[in-house]
Amino acid sequence: MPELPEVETIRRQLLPIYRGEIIDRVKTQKVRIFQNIAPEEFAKLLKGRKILDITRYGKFCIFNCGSAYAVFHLGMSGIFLKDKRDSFHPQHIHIQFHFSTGKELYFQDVRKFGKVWLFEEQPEFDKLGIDPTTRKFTLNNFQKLLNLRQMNIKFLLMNQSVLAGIGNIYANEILFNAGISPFRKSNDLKEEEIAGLYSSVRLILNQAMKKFGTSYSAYRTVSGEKGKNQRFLKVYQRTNQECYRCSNPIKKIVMGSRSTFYCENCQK
DNA sequence: TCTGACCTGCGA
DNA sequence: TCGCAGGTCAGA
Repeated sequence: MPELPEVETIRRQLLPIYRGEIIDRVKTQKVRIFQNIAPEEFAKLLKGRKILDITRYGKFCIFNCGSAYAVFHLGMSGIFLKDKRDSFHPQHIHIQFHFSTGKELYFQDVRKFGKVWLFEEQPEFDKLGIDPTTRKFTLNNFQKLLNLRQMNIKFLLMNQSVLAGIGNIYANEILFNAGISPFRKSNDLKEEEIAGLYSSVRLILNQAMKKFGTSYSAYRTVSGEKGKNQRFLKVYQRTNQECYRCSNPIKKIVMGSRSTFYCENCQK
């Protein structure tokens, strides 16, 4: 559920609170979210380190602690909470950070689809595609990505090795905004359609970041509050409701075991 | 390229 | 009680 706008919202909130903080103690649970390190080792290696920066690539959030980089993927239900107030569920807290100033930070993940790594060097993310918020995301590069593949356009938008950061909610919204059917093939799009799709990717993601992300289920900001973008969705979870453009009912089908929402009339 | 498994809470 | 939500990955 947390896609690029949600992870970026979390990063923007974490940074001013925790940059410069020294990790006094880390408490971990033995859960399968730890990928390349045992939970107790993760805690041991981060103890005493200072958080120098918090960055993001695609859906990954990276805590730069000098020669230790803690990388988080929030999966479906992973969130960071700065205190035990709103949305805090103690049984689903897998990592607790205690800082020397008394601040705390909790990583909570109800469904345990989240993933955590610890690296000595800054990770390269070379298996990931272009993050649409970076300078590499140009119309020219986007055009090349589409032309190289004969792939269903919705799957392409969600394919992290092509574009890093888009998930099911925003893929649906982007295609509606661009007026492109989710059934089209990527290398079948006309030049003007690609240009429209490119603008839609930028527009939809930027709008969602301004609204602090979409809270459909578990996603919460660092303060435990819901995002506000769910009020502005045009097709996602609007089955049989009127299309905002043409009043036809929004359709829902399952593609690749994922729900796809679209307007048959507006998306060609 | 597609499907199922992972995982838990929620709603029908 | 069961289906659904969906990000990722392994396996067919």
